[in-house]
This record gives sequence, structure tokens and C-alpha cells, in this order.
Amino acid sequence: MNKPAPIVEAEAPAALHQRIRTDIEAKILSGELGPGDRIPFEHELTELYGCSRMTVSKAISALAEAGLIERRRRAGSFVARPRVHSAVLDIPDLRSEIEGRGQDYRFELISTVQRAPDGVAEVELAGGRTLLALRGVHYADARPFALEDRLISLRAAPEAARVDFGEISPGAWLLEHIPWTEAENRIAAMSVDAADARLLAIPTKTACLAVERRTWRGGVGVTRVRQLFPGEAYDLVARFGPSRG
Amino acid sequence: MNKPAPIVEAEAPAALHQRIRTDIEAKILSGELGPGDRIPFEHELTELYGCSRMTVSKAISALAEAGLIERRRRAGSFVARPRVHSAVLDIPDLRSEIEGRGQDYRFELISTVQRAPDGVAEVELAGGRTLLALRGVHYADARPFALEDRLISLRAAPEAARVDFGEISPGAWLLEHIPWTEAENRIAAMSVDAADARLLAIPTKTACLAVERRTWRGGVGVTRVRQLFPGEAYDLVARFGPSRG
DNA sequence: GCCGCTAATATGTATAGACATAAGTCCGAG
DNA sequence: CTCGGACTTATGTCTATACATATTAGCGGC
Repeated sequence: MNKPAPIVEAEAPAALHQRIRTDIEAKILSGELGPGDRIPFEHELTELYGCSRMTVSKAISALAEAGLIERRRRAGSFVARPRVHSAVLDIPDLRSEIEGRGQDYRFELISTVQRAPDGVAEVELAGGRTLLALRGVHYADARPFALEDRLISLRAAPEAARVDFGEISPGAWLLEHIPWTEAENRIAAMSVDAADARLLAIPTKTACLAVERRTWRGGVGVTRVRQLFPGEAYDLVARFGPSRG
Repeated sequence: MNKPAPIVEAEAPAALHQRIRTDIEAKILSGELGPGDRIPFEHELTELYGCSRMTVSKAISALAEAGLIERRRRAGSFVARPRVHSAVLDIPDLRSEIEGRGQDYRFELISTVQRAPDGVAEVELAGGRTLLALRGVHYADARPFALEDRLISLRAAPEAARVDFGEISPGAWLLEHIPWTEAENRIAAMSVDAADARLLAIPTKTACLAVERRTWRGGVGVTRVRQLFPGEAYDLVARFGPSRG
């Protein structure tokens, strides 16, 4: 869990535009250039590095796209000030997550029904058709790891009606057959009720991490899934740096 | 909380390289081009769009950097297959988050001590010096919103010893004075103990979302903060699309 | 068949020049 | 003094060209 101090300043990227980019990036990250400071004009960097403006521009544009700097015509390029703490969150596929720990993975289907929509999210998912509703438990070795409640749109994935989700977990099947292009994740904490607690083999009212994910493919709702993780057993790790802009 | 179906195909970005980029992106997101498929060679796109290779290259390189496609010399460019569910998580500044909801923000400092390190994370943070330890509550209007436990490295931020954190919340002060360049966030669920519950004005053992963040600046530990949110009152939202690679 | 050389090919990087566009500056007309 | 328009400047986009580099196909010799 320790963080190795990154070696900075040492590497010399082969490509010049990348060197320019990392040079400036280093100046910003080290604090030598603070938010609001102007970085040198393109024509100054052109002289400094003895290269053409395209090369400099490529470097600075990349930084701009990464949100580190802000470019303003006629004025110059400025170090952006960080706004929100933003991080990349990996929400792993449960099977690979569990097998990556050297444990056996198993998905046990508890129930599966087809039903008409009866809620806002359901209506949007269904698009006038019925929905597939699944409930199951992901196991790591013999221990319940997560409880999953899932709705699948039979409009987006008609084949889902004929799949045996006792064989393959719905997440894995969907990723293979109806990959999503947009997603929204919500993360909250909640106490498990008696029924869920029994399925997870934990005491009632244990604090659990609830992850709800809704996915779309080209604007059409594909699935909505709620996964409940016993709080002590699991945590999500998000890595990385500041978003600016 | 509804998701408006994105209008695709309609917009025509001013810049040609962006149009090429969004064209290909659309083909990938719509599924017309699946993982592993080869996209047209640069020279083909050059003809298709009637432009120079630089322009095409810029578009494809951007897609490659975004992880949507993979480029292989001599072979061509291929649609990358998505690997993990990855999303951008916004962890907002609490003040702006609360004020953005039209509520009053207030930070109340409960205690502040300087102490020598006594744990792994603490030792790394301290770097042989003492640490500043803070405890406080973020309020939205008159209601407790989050409980914060924070360690600040006096090596990375010696000025912190002289700051009145009753006036400005530590997070805001740090962001202003010692911005971080790397961070690690952990998210878990837990039941509050009696002392924390009293500070948050909630029943003991309520499920809470626990967010722990450690930040560094150029490899030097800056701060470690644990924030406890009453589970019902708050959730984190992560947006966006698949990470590939 | 296997090794190593050569040739072909697609991408990677860079250049110099051109014109477009947005946004300040400055000055003159009213 | 203020409102517009002309000028200036820095970035934004694009071209045509050149050479570098990685990877594969194919061929010749053993």
C-alpha cells in the first residue's frame, strides 16, 4: 500500500513534443508554475527547443486537452486551476477481481422473472417492452461476495431472454454481447435488510457498499444493476490526478 | 436523473480533424466497428476526407490516446477491446458541493493536535517530523454533512502549523496552498461508532460512506483525510464511458 | 526447414509555410 | 467620453513534404 516516489526529471522521451510536454507538466506539478501563471508563448518555446511551431503546438495542445492548461487566443496559455477532485475509478469485473485474488469464482442465480416496467428507470430501460429481472450472488470460494439485482432491457438485448444466467453471470454475458458505451455509477452506503443479509451470510443491518450502475449503448438503456458488498470485505480504489478546468 | 438520448451524427465540428475523430468514434460506439476491427488506413481516410495525412493522423492519434483504438505499425489501426469498467469519479470540494445545492456551508473544527507519527501512513507522511492532526465537521445549513479526520504533513506544508482551521477548512486551504499532484481514494461502507454518530447527529451504527484520500505532491505525502458521510444523505456519482486498452 | 537479409508498408515525428479566428489595443469620429 | 472599426497578436487548423522506425512478407543460402 506504499507509494513509491516517482522518479521525475530523469527520463528523456524519444519524441521532442513529448519532452516539451513533460517538461512543462513537471513545472506545473512541482509548483514552479502555479495556477494562473502564463507559460511561454509558442514562438518562445520554438526558439527554446529549436523546433517548429507545430511541434510546440502539439505538446501544448495535449496539455490543454488533459486539462492542465488553458489556452486563450491573443493572450497566451495559462496553467489551469484545479476544480474538483476527480479520479479514475476502476469498477472491476467481479470474476476477474475474485480470480485475481486466487479465489474461486461462482455466480449463483436466485431468481429470474420477466416483468413489465413499474418505475422511472424501468420505463426508460424497457422502451415499451418487458424487462428481464435477475437476482443472484457472486461467491468468492464458498463465501458470498456480492449480491446483485439486475434489470436487462429486452429491447437492447432481446437474446438475453434465452440465456441461461446460471451458466454465465449477466455482467459477463452483457459485456460480451451488448457492450455499453455510456454508464453512470452511484455509490452509497446502506444497511442490509434481513433478506439480503441472509443471502450474503452476514448479520442484519451490516453496513454495505451499494454500487448502482446504469449503462447505455448509443443512447438506449441496456441494463441497471445494483450490487451490494459487505462493507468490511471490500473497498473501491480510485487512482490518479487532479482534473482541472 | 434521466438520461437524454445523445443526438449523434448531427453536429459538424468546425475542425476537420475533429470531425474525422467523432465520425470514427461514432462508428465504434454504435457498434458498427467492433473490438479488433481495423479502421481504414491513414491514406484511405486521406482520400475519403480529401485532406492531408497530418490531419487524419491527428484525429486517429487522439483516439489512440483516449484508448479507443490501438495503432500498430505496418499493420494498421484497430478498435481496442474494453478491459475494465472504469469511470471518472468526481469527488467534489464539499464547500462548493453544498453551496451548489443552495445550502449554507460551515466547517467546525473540533480538535487539532500536533503529534509524532504512530502508523505506517503517518510515518510516510511525516518524513521524520511531526504531523498536524485535525478533526472537524462539515455542515450543510445546520445539519452535519460529513465528519472529517485529517493528517497534514508539516514537511510538505510547514505553514499549516500557523493556519486557523476554524476560519478555513483544511481541504480548501490545502488546495489553495499545497495542491496535490497524485491521489489515491478508497471508498468503503462502515457503521458509525457512538462518538462519530453524536458528531453527525445520527443514530449509532448508521451505515456511512467512508472516503479515504491520500495525496502527494511530487512524491511527497501531503495529507491523508477520512470523511464519513451518512449513507442515506449522500452518494457519489461517477460518469462516463469504458476504458480500453 | 531455418536463419538472416532485404524490401515493402503503415505509422511516428518533424518542418516551413499559409490562412483563419478570437481577442485585446488603440485611435478617430461622433 | 463612448462607440466602432482597424490593427495586432497568439492560437487553431491545414498542407505538402521528408525522413525515421517498427513490423511483416518474401527470398536466398545453407
